[in-house]
Amino acid sequence: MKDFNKLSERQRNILRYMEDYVAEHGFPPTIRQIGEATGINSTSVVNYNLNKLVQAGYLSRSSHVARGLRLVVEVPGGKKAARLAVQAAATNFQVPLYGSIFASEPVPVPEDYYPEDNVEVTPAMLGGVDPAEAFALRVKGDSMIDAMIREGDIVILRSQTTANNGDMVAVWLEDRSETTLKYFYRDGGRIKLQPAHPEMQPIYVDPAVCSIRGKVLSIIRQL
Amino acid sequence: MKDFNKLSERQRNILRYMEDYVAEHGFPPTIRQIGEATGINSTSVVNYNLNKLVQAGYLSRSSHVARGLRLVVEVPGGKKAARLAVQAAATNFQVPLYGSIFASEPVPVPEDYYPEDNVEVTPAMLGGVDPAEAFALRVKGDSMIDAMIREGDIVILRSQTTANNGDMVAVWLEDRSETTLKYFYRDGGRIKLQPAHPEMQPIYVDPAVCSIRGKVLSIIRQL
DNA sequence: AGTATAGATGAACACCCGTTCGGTTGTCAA
DNA sequence: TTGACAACCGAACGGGTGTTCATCTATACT
Repeated sequence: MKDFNKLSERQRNILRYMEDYVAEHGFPPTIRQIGEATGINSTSVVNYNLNKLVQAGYLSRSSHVARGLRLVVEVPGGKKAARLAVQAAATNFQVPLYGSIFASEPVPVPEDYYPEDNVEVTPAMLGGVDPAEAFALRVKGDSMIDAMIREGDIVILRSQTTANNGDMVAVWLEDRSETTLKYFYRDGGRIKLQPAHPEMQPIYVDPAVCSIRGKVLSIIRQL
Repeated sequence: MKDFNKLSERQRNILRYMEDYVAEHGFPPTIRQIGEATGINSTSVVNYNLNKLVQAGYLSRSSHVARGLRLVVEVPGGKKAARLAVQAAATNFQVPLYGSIFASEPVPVPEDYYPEDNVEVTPAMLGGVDPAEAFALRVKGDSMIDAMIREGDIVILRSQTTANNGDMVAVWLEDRSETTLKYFYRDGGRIKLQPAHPEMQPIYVDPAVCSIRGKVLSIIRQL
């Protein structure tokens, strides 16, 4: 259960403005419009608070997209309900399943394959990421054990070729001809890939042979 | 009444794409996205046709505004109706979260505690179990590593005191004062508890000191 | 034939807009 | 005091995005 009162005054104002703006215009406002309407002078602060709201489950965002905002819950005190956006986001999403992920083969990515099935996920499992950017893979073999992932698990990813420190990423290591899921860190000129298992050692690779295929959003294991 | 057939093929495609895109993303597409989706190579042609559609009363535009488009009528053959029907059928369940599961403490079970939160799950994650019998626990500490479960994972369980061979169960071992998640097998007069990690050894316990608290239905890990 | 008009093309332009980064302030705990 | 952290600011960067323009083709009309 979301608690609207846990948010800061600014964040509540942002949500109300979002709802009003969408109701009036049919599309979301820009960061600068939000800042102007809520008395925030810097676009980075608006951005900062928007990310907080995503984290709290009130919004979802599409990165690098103009007006790439969606409300995912109804906002108390808003003038009208933005019906379409709320309905599209308040229920489950169907995420395309592009096949299986092996240690010994590259990751199937949406650009190269057709989906073979759909996986149903809740909005929380996408962490605010645009559903259109997400895809799913089934894990084959026990080679991902160091990532605490088992045969049969479903991995939900966001398709991307770069990553931030601390992200869990699916990478293809060209020199080893190996796909792996590990935590990503930049370490000087190299890349450190840290297994999720706390007792296992990280590996260090050259960025040139480490191609990122996606960021892991969540993992589902059904027994 | 507008006559949909008076429009050109391209213009009808634009309207259908508009509706699908808005339904999926919650905000309108850009001119270039429309062009790519409808096989128009030049942004100016999209612009041209959009103005035609405005003139015909199908759209309204906000000039010099990114994604400044709105549909003003419903489009025959759009996906909107189908999408809503699918979403309505695929409802989520709210499963109560009864707290955290430690290795060193008994499992919180619905009879003894009040839920502190709800977890949203898809029907598939309950595996056909009555939602009223399901509950959720948050994993604390890395003591469940032998079950391939990490700190922060959410475990969905069905409350029950017996189990079948092959079920993953949450058990309280009285003699060890320990809670654990393992695969359950009857082995003669004893109970065999097999860790999920394939390289770890099973333990054998006396049924008298092994109290089953629930059967694991699924596990969610959000990163 | 000559001409007007609708539709289309590709390129260029200029502003819009999300993102990032270095730095500041205030609060709270050690 | 010191350090860590959340919140905030201002500025700059670079790609996104609507707009405009010169040009071309095809059709219909005079």
